[in-house]
Amino acid sequence: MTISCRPAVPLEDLAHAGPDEGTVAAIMEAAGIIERRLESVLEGVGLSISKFDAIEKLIQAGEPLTLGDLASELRCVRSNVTQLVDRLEAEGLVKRGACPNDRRAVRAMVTPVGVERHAAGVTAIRGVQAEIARRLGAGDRAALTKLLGRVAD
Amino acid sequence: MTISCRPAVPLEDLAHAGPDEGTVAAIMEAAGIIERRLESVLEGVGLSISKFDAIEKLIQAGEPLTLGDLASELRCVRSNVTQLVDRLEAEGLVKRGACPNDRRAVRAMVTPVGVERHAAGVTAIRGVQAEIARRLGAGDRAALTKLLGRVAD
DNA sequence: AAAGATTGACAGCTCAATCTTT
DNA sequence: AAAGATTGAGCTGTCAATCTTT
Repeated sequence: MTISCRPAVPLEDLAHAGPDEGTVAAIMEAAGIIERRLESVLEGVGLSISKFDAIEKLIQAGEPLTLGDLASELRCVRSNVTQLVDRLEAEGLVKRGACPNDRRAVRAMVTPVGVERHAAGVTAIRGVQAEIARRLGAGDRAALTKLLGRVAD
Repeated sequence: MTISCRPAVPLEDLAHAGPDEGTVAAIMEAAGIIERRLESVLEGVGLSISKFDAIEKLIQAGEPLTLGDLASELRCVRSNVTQLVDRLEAEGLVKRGACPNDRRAVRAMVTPVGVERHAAGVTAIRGVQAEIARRLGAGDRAALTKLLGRVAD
């Protein structure tokens, strides 16, 4: 699991486009549609994508994570995690605790409520994934994934 | 032209994945890579994606646009455009003016500097598009676009 | 009242500066 | 000094008032 990717928007303007534009536009548009869908279903469960991702990483780790380690997992900056955990803690989904080894560090731990919320999020997300999978056939699904792999670094 | 789509992140966690996850993850990841690339080249020209998009819409319109109309074009909320135009105006890329028909409205107009900056942005973006196009063949480019179309609503 | 824009408050991200502990 | 986290300021977005003009 794990989602991530910010919103998205139009880019329907393929007017006077060379042969290239269409592909980039199509990728961004598809990603935007999926992300809005994910935001929508997660909202129904009381989570944002960012919050889900953070809890997901903590659960995957199986133990409390240092805020710095969590930032690494989320591929974002430490100060971002500080604020994200502020909001998660205010909502009772995560709890800050001291780090036994290093007194500079702070560890984030998922609460039982957080675990529950996460489970609901997983169900919601699987629904979206299944919906996308249904729209593509099983074969096209594989073909699409393969093609997209060539875009990556 | 016109870009748009927010950042993106990992989602490499396809562990214990059903057959579905991979596709959604691949789409989001590809979009993330492209967006970071676009942000990077636009930064080299003194623009953000949001700023480029706004100027792009104004230039496409061929005449000053009401902030409300610009919001519609950008598919965002009016208050967002108010602030975006604040920053664009502070940078001298856009200028606010009165609307002749309706004294409630404010029209945004691109300045000569804004036009220049936009042109540099277009060149930068075409470079990214060409790079992506090169990585895919001409045939795969078409195939990918077609497959992505099935994800859309 | 309803449509223009703006403002204020907040989520989510970044970077630069700071503060504590190593 | 360097690694932990936090804070402050700015960008980009949203929503809920507010204020002016229609």
